[in-house]
Amino acid sequence: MDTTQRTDQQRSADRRRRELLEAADRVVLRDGPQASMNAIAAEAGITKPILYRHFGDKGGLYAALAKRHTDALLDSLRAALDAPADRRERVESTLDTYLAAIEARPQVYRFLMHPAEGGGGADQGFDVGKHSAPLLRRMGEELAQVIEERVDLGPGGQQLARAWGHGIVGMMHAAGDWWLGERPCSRAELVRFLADLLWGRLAAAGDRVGGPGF
Amino acid sequence: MDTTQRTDQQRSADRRRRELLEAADRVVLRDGPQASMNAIAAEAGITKPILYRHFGDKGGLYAALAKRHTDALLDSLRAALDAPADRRERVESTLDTYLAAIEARPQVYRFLMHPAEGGGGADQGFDVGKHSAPLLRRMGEELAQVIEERVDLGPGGQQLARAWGHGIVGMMHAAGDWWLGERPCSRAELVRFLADLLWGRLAAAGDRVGGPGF
DNA sequence: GTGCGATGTTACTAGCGGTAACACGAGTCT
DNA sequence: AGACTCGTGTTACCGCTAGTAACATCGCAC
Repeated sequence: MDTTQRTDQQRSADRRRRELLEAADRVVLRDGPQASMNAIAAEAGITKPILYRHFGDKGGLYAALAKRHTDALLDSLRAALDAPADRRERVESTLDTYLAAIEARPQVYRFLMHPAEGGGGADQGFDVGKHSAPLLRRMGEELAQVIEERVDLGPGGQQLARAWGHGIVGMMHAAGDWWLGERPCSRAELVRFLADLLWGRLAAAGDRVGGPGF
Repeated sequence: MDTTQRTDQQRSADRRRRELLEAADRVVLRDGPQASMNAIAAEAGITKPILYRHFGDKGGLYAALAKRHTDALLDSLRAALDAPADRRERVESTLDTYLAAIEARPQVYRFLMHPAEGGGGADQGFDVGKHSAPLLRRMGEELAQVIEERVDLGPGGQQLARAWGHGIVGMMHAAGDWWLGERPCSRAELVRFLADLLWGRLAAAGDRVGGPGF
């Protein structure tokens, strides 16, 4: 039958694709985002043109690679976000989940956040701006949806939820990036700091008196 | 005299350097971060090796270029941050200053945030992670300092201020990036949304009832 | 005039992303 | 059986990049 034939081929191609992605994963995790297509092909035991037949170009490969990790991270975040607990608990647990993820696999994190697409040759027309950090965007949209579903924001709440979604994700990301680089405190402390910020402690704190010069 | 001689030379070299930076600026703003050294040299009316004598490598040129814009942006932010007004007003004016800046010159913004260093050839040893988005880091540290100086955070306030500095900057950045791409609302609205978020409106809002399915 | 240092050039290397052209093995049709 | 197609794989190449070496040239002190 024609269908079974096509299915067989497709299955085989999918398996191959997964193998290639795993090889690419190993190389990217070892060499960083500037891993070359040659190196990836060598790691997979094949040569370049096969990679190009499967993924089109380097951007396609990287997008597929990023999608895997992004999906995995988003799954764990969703679990924390949807837990049956009160809001503060959910916020803290989501922050902690994210920080634990980037702490456990900083290389993956670096790859997702700094794809460093600018290759060498023909990808001149690549629009860096539009493609930048899709993980952040996806997390922002996801969070926005959860906020809109579960928090009563009154009229105009949809735009507000989206702004907050992206804003909170950015806060988490930047603070996490700084924390991962300097490790100035424990993970739990940072979680508390950020949750406190979101809980309005900045507005509630008093002005400092006797400060330097003002 | 030896000193005057050296000073003359140095002055001339500095002037040349500035001219080169301005040419690089034009090209980067036109072609995006993946502008080639050849194109920059051509725009400056010279050839590549001179660029390399002045800036070492592409990273050096880009760092010098980024420093200029970063310094300029930080100056305007400092002005908003240090204004003699109450805290909410200062926060809003700082957010607005930042958003106005990225709105006015999105190309500059793209360049600063997505340097896309991965060139082609020999910069394999480049550590992307360490060099990533220095503007965000500098803004974060700057804001942390202001927070620590002007807000009474009690014991352990220094770490808290730094976490908040980086977190707030990240919030501003991610929300601004999203806003710049989609323009879902006016600048003033976004400023109010984010300030509301920092003012604890997330904690104060009620749970939504009768939402979809939960 | 003569050396010397800065400024500039041309011509090159090595490596990148990406592609065209060719080679082989398995299944299908006649 | 033998020709035909099709997916998989290769080698060899293109145009481009960042970066460098070697050579030319100008201005200036001595």
